[in-house]
Amino acid sequence: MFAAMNNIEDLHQRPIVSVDLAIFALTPDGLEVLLARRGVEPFTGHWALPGGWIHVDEDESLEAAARRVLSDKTGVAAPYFEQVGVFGDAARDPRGWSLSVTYMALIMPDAVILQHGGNVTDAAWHPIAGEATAQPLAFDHAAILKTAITRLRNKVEYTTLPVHLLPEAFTLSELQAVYERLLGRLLDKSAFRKRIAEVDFIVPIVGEMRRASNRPAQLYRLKQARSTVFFDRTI
Amino acid sequence: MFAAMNNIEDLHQRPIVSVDLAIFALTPDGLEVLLARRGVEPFTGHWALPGGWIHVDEDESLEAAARRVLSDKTGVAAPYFEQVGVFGDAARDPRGWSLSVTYMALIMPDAVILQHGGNVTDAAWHPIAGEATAQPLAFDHAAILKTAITRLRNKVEYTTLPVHLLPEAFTLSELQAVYERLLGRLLDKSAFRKRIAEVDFIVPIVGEMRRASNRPAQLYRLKQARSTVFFDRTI
DNA sequence: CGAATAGTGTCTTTTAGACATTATCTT
DNA sequence: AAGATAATGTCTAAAAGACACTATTCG
Repeated sequence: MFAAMNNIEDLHQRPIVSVDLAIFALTPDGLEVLLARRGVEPFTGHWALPGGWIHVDEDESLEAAARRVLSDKTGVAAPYFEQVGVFGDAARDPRGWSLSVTYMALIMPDAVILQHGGNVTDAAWHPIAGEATAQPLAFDHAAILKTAITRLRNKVEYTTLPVHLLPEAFTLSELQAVYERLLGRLLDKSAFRKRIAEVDFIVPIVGEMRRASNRPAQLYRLKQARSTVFFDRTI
Repeated sequence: MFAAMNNIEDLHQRPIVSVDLAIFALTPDGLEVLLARRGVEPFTGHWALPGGWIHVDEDESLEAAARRVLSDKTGVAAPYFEQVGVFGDAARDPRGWSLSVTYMALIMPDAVILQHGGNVTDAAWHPIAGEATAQPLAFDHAAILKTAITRLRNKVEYTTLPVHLLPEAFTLSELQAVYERLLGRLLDKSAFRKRIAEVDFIVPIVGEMRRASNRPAQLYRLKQARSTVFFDRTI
């Protein structure tokens, strides 16, 4: 039935396609990314973004493939998830013309149980200094990671995305602290709360307070799970 | 050398990968997208985003492949170019698990010489009503186009991207008109010019004016070709 | 009560929006 | 001069930012 079509396609070899993840978490040391140490060629021993092949017979969609990879590597199911882009050229992988479809995930580091095995000999959180990690990365993963970090940092400025680095229940002060750590600058409490109230994406959990040796703080949760809201901007 | 690796990959069939383009232009009738009518199965006779396969032996990179497709279909070389994303799942193409790497291009409609041949029997500009075209599109191209249109419309709000829909030399009134047509609302001249002056991405072409039967208008050009600047926004 | 952080209010400065005015060309 | 659009200025209303103040808990 598709004979006419197939011979057109047969003229051109298909590229290799992998799904790779930039998994971010905020630890006491700052923003960190989860990396896997490669146990096979090429780039054996190098750190790399965790990833895998698309399983044509198993994965429903690209995002499903990415979620499978995330679950395989971290044991975590449903954090914030966003496509960063596709990176592809003739030279990035010595095995041939290849594509990396890259997703970014934000998670709570506590929830993660790191999984080894497969092509990976080791997995660990790596601190991000500026827009990179201390170690050189396999393939073009340093450039991909840089793109993901830039996207993340930009979105902190104009969306509610940082909320996904917090547990389900959080206080406004905790949320402000996340913004401040990602932005690298202090924010005014009053102005911050006005801005958050405006976009109306969180609700107080009535009766639930964060208690310490001072005035207790109201706990909040997201209105819709996994939603990200954009702040106002104009032309 | 890569034996251990290759047998891992061999377990999984590679998906089909195409590069598709959402090519936009602003005509007297409004925002339009360039579509190609398919001459082969599947979806013969349907309109689709112009696209092609990656030529592993010829294309240096994804963007190079996209630029080749653009040049093949329009004869135009270097307009504004941006990756929209990857769309991939098991069901979007009856020939099998497939990926569409989609780019968005902005061009001047005058410069284009539409090319036929190949899998395409016809190519034409189609007006965009809301977030879609009047005709149903092949594959999941309606959803892809919707994503591209949304991206374009959003970027009009907070970037200087609309400048790429104008010729090299343009007046401030012409630039404002492009914004107004894309946004669907009128802007205040004074406020618009303040905003444009702030981001400082265009320069007057000294001595060059647009003449009509009224006061002549200063012509401007981009400071750096193809640059897009973001307006201020804050957390 | 003191220490500590939560939460709100006030004032000032800056910015945005509406609108008016002036400028410069053609016919 | 009339008509048209370019370009800039002015005034007001709204928003942002700095900072102070009040509130509530623990020890």
